Amino acid sequence: MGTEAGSSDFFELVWQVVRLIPRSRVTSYGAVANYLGMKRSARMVGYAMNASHDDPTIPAHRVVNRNGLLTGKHHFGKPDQMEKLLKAEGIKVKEDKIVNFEKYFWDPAVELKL
DNA sequence: TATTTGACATACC
DNA sequence: AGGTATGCCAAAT
Repeated sequence: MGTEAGSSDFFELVWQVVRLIPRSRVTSYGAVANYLGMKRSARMVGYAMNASHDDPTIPAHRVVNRNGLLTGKHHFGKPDQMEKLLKAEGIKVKEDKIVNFEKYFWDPAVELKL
């Protein structure tokens, strides 16, 4: 096998959780980080998302910041792409922010509670 | 090996 | 209400 580092386990771990996000649901970077036991590494979750381009099966549009704000929309092909995807799932977005965020919020630490 | 970066979060002004 | 500052921690350079 090549010496390629492949994807660090950390990224894959984040991706796995994000992949488990049900449709019409959203979560926050901190929630995922918290579930992984790295509550202080919320930034790393976003970082992992940036690398998610290697895996299109990751619904990165379902991951937003704690305010339900589409902070990462600029990282999609088009800034409107993220909003579009969320709206396609029945999630309303107002001013780049998810409406009723708490209602759509999906916390892995609760839903996947071990 | 050291420095910079960053799709966050929290605190402060 | 909105901008600035700091902490956090791993990846990228």
